[in-house]
Amino acid sequence: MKQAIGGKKKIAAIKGTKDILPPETRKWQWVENQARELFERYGYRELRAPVFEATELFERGTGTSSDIVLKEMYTFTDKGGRSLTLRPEYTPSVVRAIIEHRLYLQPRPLRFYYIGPMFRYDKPQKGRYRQFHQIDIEVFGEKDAGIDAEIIQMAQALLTKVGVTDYRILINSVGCPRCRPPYVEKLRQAAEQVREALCPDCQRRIELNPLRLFDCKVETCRELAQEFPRITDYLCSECTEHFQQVQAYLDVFGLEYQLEPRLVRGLDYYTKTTFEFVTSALGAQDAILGGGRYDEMMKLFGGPDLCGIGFAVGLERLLSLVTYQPSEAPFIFVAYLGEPAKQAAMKLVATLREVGMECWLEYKERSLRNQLSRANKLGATWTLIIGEDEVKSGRFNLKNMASGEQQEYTSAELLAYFRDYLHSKKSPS
RNA sequence: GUGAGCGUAGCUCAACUGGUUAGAGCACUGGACUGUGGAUCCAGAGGUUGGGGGUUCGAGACCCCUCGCUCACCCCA
Repeated sequence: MKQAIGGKKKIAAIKGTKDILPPETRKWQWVENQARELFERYGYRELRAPVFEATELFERGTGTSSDIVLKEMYTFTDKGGRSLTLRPEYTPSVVRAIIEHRLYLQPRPLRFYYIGPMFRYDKPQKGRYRQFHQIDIEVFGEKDAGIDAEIIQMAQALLTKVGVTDYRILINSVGCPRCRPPYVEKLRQAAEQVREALCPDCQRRIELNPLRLFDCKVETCRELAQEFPRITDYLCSECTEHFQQVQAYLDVFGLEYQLEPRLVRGLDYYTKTTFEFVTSALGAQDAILGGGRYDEMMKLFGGPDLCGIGFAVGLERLLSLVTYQPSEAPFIFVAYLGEPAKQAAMKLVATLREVGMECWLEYKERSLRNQLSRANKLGATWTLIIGEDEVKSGRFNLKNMASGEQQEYTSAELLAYFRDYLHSKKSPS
């Protein structure tokens, strides 16, 4: 009724989603390629899972007490009456795929990576979107602390590769099903003692998630939290030993890191090692990369007793720290005059493209001056000029737009020239 | 979900304290200029001032609602 009167309704991208436009897409492609190249070197292979899954997968995997499942999932019913959810994170999908395809029968450890969109119904702000992108890596079947250190080292190598230096590495251990529950109870009791002095948020945390008590920003809470028991003092011997080994191996790599007992992370399934890379350049959403170990998840889904560890990089957050802007490939603008020249141009352009050159040909009739002006504006590296004379003689003028120099070539010579050019670009020296 | 700030052309911004037909720069298109680009000049196109309602003789401006954006809380990548 309302919109019928006004006519056109504006259709815009959904809240919290974004179009990624050229030339910004170049930067995305570049970072994604850097990641793929790096991960492959560590033996990781891409595993692509669907963007939506049965809702139950995340309820069981991510955990029903996590905020993600509690209030951030894009859940809908399809026409067959199934409850489906756009994935809010990737790990449960990988676990599902491993079990479904019996991938655990392959030689271990299994190493996978994936780059793609995730969905969370959150209120958007800087560095936080409803559709966002993650680079995700997972390792299954390696319980040695060496792998914990290795993936942190790999994460650091990725940041270095894309030129990001402003970050700190935080690590912690959240224990296992044996030692964490008793600790949480201790923590709860300690907090209960000073309940009245804590802020309302923290008072709620005592019941909801005591581990988050350490995360409060209120000064008095922070001071009180100093006196609370720390998980690292309550880890069982296995977890303690693992945590110490992780640190020792990180030292082997020469990595600098901070122990951060407050680092609990929001997913229910973490065990032992958790870590985060944080930056000071992003405002409130300062985590660019986060991960940890989840040794119980595979069992939870009825799979084998196979431990897991992994991390996710927030691409939007990472990209906002990447300053490198890849340059566009050099290309040829083809200018022609008259119908016979147009046809010769179309034919020549097809062959040049086959050789591997980027060529632009426009079909609107313009003067040569006008075409050169456009070539200049569009940033052409060369302009190839084809007029009546050139069609007759079979020799074309190739103009270098930077120097203004111009030289004649036959079409065979042109192809040879650009073949050489492409070859020399691929293997410089 | 809670709170704050902001919405004028594709972009960056004007428009006095509420007063005529909402302007400029950049960008875009065309022309001067039909065989040689970058400059200059001229012209054109582009807006329901996010949307709806109200106050007023009169609203881009004031009030209410709504939508969107931004930032923060919460949480996380």
